[in-house]
Amino acid sequence: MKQEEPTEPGEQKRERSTGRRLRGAVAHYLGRAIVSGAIAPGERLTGEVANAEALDVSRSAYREAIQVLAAKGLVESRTKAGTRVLPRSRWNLLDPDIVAWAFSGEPDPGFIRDLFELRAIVEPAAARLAAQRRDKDDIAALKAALVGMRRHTLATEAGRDADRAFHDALLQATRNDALITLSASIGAAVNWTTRFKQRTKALPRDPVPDHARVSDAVIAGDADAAEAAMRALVDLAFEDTRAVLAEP
Amino acid sequence: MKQEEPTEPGEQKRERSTGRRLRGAVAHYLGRAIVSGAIAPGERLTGEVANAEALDVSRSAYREAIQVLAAKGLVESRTKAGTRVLPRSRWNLLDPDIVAWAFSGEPDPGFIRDLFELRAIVEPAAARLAAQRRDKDDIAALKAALVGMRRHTLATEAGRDADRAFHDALLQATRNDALITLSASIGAAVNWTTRFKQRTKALPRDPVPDHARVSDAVIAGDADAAEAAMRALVDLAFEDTRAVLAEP
DNA sequence: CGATCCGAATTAGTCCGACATAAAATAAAA
DNA sequence: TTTTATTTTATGTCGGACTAATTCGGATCG
Repeated sequence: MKQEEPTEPGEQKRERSTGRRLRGAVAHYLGRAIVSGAIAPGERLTGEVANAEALDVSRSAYREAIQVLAAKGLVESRTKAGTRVLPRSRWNLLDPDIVAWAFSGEPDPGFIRDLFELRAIVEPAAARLAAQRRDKDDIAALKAALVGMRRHTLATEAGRDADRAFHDALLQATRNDALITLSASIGAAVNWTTRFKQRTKALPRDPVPDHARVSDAVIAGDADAAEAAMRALVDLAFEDTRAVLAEP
Repeated sequence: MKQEEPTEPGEQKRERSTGRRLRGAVAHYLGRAIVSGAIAPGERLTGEVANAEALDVSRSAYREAIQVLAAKGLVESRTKAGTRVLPRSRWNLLDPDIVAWAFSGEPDPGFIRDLFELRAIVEPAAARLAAQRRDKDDIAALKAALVGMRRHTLATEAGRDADRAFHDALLQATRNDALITLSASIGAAVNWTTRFKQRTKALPRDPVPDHARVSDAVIAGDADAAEAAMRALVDLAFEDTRAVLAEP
């Protein structure tokens, strides 16, 4: 980012350079624009030189940002043809960054539905595997997370951390890295929707009993019960979210 | 790529530049090295300048390749600290490229197991959804794919295309983009293992009847039957693959 | 009149070399 | 020994030149 006239030394001009490196900020910016639909699939984004100048970054930084988007399947560049947004079917919709970008603005209800549907498929199965494979450490982690959830509510950051810890512990117990990666992406999205729910009104339901049922079944090694309990939990969460989203 | 002494005009020096752009080749090379474990997580790879020179590419191209890897969660760069390989838990294991890299060498049996386990969870559920939501076009696509599978065998490229088309059609009928993306990644891996099976010995089983059962149930709109049929199909495929892998 | 071939224009791809920035390592001070 | 400057070093950013690959349009030929 090139410096403006040095009016005030150390002023607030660094709009999007907070934290992220420069190219990360550009990738974030363009990624949001694409995922949100502001730049439609098939559309061609303006040439490197022009766009880099418009964003006030060097061509190198701009290009590196484009590589990031290309790596996630959002765009494709070809010499002379330019860089165009790929059809949605080629996006890595489960990439954590893409999910984050999708939820950073007005999340698409259809996408939320898809993710919860996927969650409703995956998490109960994960609970089943966890019940079959958990060891002493997993049990301890589950219990600790549950204690944390009892102490705080989902309205606090600590409470959400405990919720995350619970699901992480459960996933860890499945011993399936692919499953862990997948659920991590979905979980990130779910946390976003949780925050939405908070924003609208107080949570109507106490999540602890549901989680306790899952935990008990996993600890007991009862695969069927674990799957059923998790299915109930996910269904309720989906119900809550659907209600909040359909509200306004 | 910098030119050597101009000994022979147009010689064969372009070892890895076939097809892929230069940075793509570098990303492919480094990605394989990381996924295969040749560069272990936590390890720090040599500095940009040195490594770029070693690979005989400019620093820009090398950096763009690194951005691709970083976008997939394989590495993380920090000033002064260098670029280090992230722990496996942070990799986007379901990224199509990562899956491809993982299967381009000696695939890790544990990873194959994880993927098939995930497939066994997702695909039957997908078949269920497809049975509930398919329309006329979906049915036509399924039938066409099945015809293709009957005509050719999985030993031919056309046969594998038909198999892909079948699964694609089924996924399309689920109307769930997240599910489609996920299965596409898994499917790519599965196709790799299929090729492995071919290499070892002739396929012991005719896949058409299994697929036909799934297709019939989906067309009939029988969700339970579709799920069961797909579960049987996936289990058999897993069985075959496991047998082949345990063989040598 | 239509298909084909060829060349010019355009856009991404690559290279280079310099400087900025930030963080780790080290030296200096308390 | 702890804290605080200082140096060092690797990534980050910049800008500008040049290359390579296509697309597009026009000329040529059947």
